[in-house]
Amino acid sequence: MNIKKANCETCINQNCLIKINLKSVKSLGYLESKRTIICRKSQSFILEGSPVHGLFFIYDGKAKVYSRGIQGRDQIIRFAGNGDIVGHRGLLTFESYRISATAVEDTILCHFSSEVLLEMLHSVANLSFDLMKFYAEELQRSEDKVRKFSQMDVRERVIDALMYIIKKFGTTKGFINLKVSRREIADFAGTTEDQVTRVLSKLNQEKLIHLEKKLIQIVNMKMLLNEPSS
DNA sequence: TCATTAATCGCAC
DNA sequence: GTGCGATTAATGA
Repeated sequence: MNIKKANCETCINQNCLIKINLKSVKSLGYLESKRTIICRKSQSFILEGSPVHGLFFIYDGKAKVYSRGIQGRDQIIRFAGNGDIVGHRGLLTFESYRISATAVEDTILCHFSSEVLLEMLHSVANLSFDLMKFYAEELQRSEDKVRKFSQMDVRERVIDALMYIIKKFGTTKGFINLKVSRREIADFAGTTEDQVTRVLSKLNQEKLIHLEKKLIQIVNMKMLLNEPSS
């Protein structure tokens, strides 16, 4: 983790909107305005309620985006990995952030101020289009989530949460590439850590997954996929 | 090593 | 099936 400035030229995140539009962004000189921020594990880089100050891209690492709920329960909105955008909701409203974002492992972030980013959107049409597409996808996911919360039971929501994390971060030898706590799964699936513990140990008994320390190994993906009606 | 936090279990409702 | 407290395991300062 000895990178002074995240370099877009050598960046391997092909899904990053800046990387995709690098030619235009670079030729207009916007890369000069990019800042690199290093965020250690469990440090927050966006605080709910603080004024919007720009947009983040994950260069290398993982983060969770969540909002404070009632009784100290958080609602995890999404996880973000390499190339993902964080803080986009605040961009066009210019109010304060409605979410917090915290690194779940040591993370390198690229940051653009709102002013610079809005200028970029005005001058690089493709970037605007890509961002619009991204907003649409997020809205779709958000709508799906509402449906899932009302129609799925706890077990299904926990499995769905695992599937989401796997889709986002993948697996290594079956192990999910994210050290996620029961609490975090609960906050994502809208339940309690007790429930998550119960569901996971049940799945463990049923040999659909394998629990090793804090890591979760998927044993029978086929059976898992058969369950939630997503 | 000690202190704090997370995970699990048992029990009550 | 769900929530709470106690016990145990794991983490990090």
